[in-house]
Amino acid sequence: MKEGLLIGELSRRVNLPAQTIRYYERLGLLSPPKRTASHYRIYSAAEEERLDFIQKAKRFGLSLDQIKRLIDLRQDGVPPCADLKTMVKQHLAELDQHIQDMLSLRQELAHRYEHIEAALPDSSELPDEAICNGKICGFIEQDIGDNPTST
Amino acid sequence: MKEGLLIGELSRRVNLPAQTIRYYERLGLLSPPKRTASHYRIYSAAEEERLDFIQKAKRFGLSLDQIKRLIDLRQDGVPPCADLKTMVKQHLAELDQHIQDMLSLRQELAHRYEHIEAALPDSSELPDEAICNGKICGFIEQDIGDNPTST
DNA sequence: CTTGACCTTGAAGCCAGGTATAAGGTTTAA
DNA sequence: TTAAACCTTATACCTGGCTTCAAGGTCAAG
Repeated sequence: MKEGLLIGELSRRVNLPAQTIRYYERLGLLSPPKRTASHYRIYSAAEEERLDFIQKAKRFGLSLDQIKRLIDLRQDGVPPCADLKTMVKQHLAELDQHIQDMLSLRQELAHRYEHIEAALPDSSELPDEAICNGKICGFIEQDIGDNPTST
Repeated sequence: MKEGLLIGELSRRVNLPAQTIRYYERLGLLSPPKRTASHYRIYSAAEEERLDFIQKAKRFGLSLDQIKRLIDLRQDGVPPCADLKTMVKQHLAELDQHIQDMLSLRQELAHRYEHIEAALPDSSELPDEAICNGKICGFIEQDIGDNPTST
């Protein structure tokens, strides 16, 4: 009797829905597994490790596509560590950029919020027309001078 | 002769593709405009202002759905400033959470990057099997103790 | 022999905010 | 009169990473 896991059992072990495992297989992240006579997928420890690898790689912020590239390299006998390094470095740079963008958006939004807060301290109180100024909402229509997002 | 813009002209003025303007109309962000005898949309200054409003509201980080809510309120005669205040406050909180998440991800990723950098200073140099350790990539498989993402 | 828990496939749906394509009607200038 | 440059509609497609659905085959227990 072959020792091997059916997809449901593997699913429980790696804590991923069986559908997701099949999806990864379709994407080429897992090789097509052996099958029983009735076409059930049979998995071994190797596939479990592979799925652990994928989950850990996701924690690096890598996309499934990037992860596939690492796996494919390894499949070809090339240790993918150097590529991983490049990917992580690039991802780090993107992350930094992203964080900068969010910080400056936050800055602007906080500024705008203070502006609203100053004119309308009590949320339950409706603003008068002087504030709304006949527009949909004066707070949005009126520009607050400093606009760092010039792009 | 009616003074009014065709969609292409409006598109140029507000710097949005005509498709997007129609899309916004479908979403209910713009009321169905008047039409020429040949069913061309005719716009007036009001619609141009509305589109400006939408673009500015997007700069507050509001979703099209939220923007629609503001517009609908206003349509019903309710000044939406108080709701805007609530939305902005909520958005600010989400943004802060998001930034925190990114910062801790960045932290972890930078840590992992240093780890790779230490073992593999030169990207062009392939790691030996001691580092790869028979796995796809040792850097990913091996856990680095501090894992702040416990969720 | 039937019920229920497993497994199979392929296709469609979801999120948001659009973008693109197809197939056609209108207007205007040369 | 015909070609360019507009406009119309409906429908499908895009991103990423799944999730859900439909319709059916397999297997062990009772």
